[in-house]
Amino acid sequence: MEEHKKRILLVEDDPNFGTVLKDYLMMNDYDVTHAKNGMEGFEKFKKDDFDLCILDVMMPYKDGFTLAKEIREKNTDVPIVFLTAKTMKEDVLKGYKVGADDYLNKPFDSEVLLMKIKAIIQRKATETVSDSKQFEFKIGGFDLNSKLRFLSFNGAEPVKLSPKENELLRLLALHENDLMPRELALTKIWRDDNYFTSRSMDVYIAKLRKYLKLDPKVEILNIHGEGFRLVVNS
Amino acid sequence: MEEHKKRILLVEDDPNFGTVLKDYLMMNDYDVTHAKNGMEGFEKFKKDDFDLCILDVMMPYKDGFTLAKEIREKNTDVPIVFLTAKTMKEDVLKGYKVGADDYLNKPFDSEVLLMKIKAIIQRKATETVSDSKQFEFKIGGFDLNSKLRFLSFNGAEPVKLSPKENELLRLLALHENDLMPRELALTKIWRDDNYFTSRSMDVYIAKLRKYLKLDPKVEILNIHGEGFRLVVNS
DNA sequence: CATTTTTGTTAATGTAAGGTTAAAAGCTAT
DNA sequence: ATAGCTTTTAACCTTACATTAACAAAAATG
Repeated sequence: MEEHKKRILLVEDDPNFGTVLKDYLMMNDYDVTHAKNGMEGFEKFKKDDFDLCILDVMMPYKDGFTLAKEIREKNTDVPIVFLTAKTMKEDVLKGYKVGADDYLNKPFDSEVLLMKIKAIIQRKATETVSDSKQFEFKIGGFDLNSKLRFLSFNGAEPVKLSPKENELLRLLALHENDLMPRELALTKIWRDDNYFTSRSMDVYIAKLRKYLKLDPKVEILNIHGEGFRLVVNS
Repeated sequence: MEEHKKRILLVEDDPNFGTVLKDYLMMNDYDVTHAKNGMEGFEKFKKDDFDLCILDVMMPYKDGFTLAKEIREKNTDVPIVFLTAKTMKEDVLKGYKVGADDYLNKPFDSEVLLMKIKAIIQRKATETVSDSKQFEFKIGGFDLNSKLRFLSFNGAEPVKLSPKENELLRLLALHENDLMPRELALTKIWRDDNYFTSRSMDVYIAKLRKYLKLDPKVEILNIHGEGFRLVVNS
């Protein structure tokens, strides 16, 4: 699991403070883009993918909250941290309404800032794993939503999957292009491994193949005596 | 605004891990009650008011999910966070069914834990204080005011909903386009989960569908064996 | 090549879950 | 107590699902 440098968008109008903060963050191994006002910040945001946005609240022309709202319209996930003057408690509530992840009071301890940044990025990483992404798979032209149990092809009207269809396809997708052993599906889905459950599984493989026929690039291959392989041809 | 220390119920059977976690939380200014198993956890829960419950999923005798259900029958609001082993992905769905607020994978970054706790308690606080959002919903052409139990279509004369109709529709709206698990409605609204309450719920689904028929874009879909989904088609 | 084993596929069956309506039972305020 | 509601229970029907059976085809075995 190699990681790219985390990208931070810093929007701060005070040139002294902004530059110092940028340098400090870069010294700590972040890839920082510094925008000098809300307008510029939004432009830069649209051009790139960031792991975190740090927005000063008080800025001329476009304040941090307004900017945050615009950012949220484009991206509901990216963590946003506000920089705010001490004791501006009204700001805190307002910030949470536009989906702030945290607050930093100016002036702040630079160590604290680093800790928080690390924590926020980390949190987002674990959240996204445990949240929806878990249940959504792309299989060639198909989208499988295994929480809602539906399968759609190229955005068309989705087909509903039965629980077993769903779990089996999900398991195949988790092993895409790789062997998904019969035994695995039987123990995980059927919780029993005998002649009948095995035949039942074959029936479900047939059902899945029927659904997947819409995309000629996608197929379920059998590996005799071993299991199945969901392949997506390019 | 004087605040009391936030109270956390921690239910964790591993004495080492539990003690460490408890101490860590206490160092961070939470008032922590540590229960060593599900039974004890439920006893302590009944005795006190907590701001947050942290439940280990894997425990002997009574697992975290069972405990969560019991807790939900007493209290529909208290935030619940599950502790789960990293690779137990199946658990995630199960947890959401009983109304989990979040997940933490063991082992986890203690900073992350603190952030999440803070965020969850904060979220709950702002929700309960000010937000009209959780009582007013737009559902296609409908407006639901779940405080007044009014449902109106395109600004027309509103229909008065019964308490159960109202709560059920509200719960569906909170999960708009997403799965609203049967179990969640039963534990949150009926506070019991058996054959009859389940049938009762189906009756209410039928009633709601009748109301919602006015707008062909709005429908309640069933996900067999899982729950319902309020969808608004565009 | 003949035979056995595994897999592909379709259809039939039985069961469980959900849809719907109506009657019975509970409430609540008068 | 009773009128007017809400909620539960019951009944009956439809749909969804999983399993099993049956037979065909493919792959392995010897």
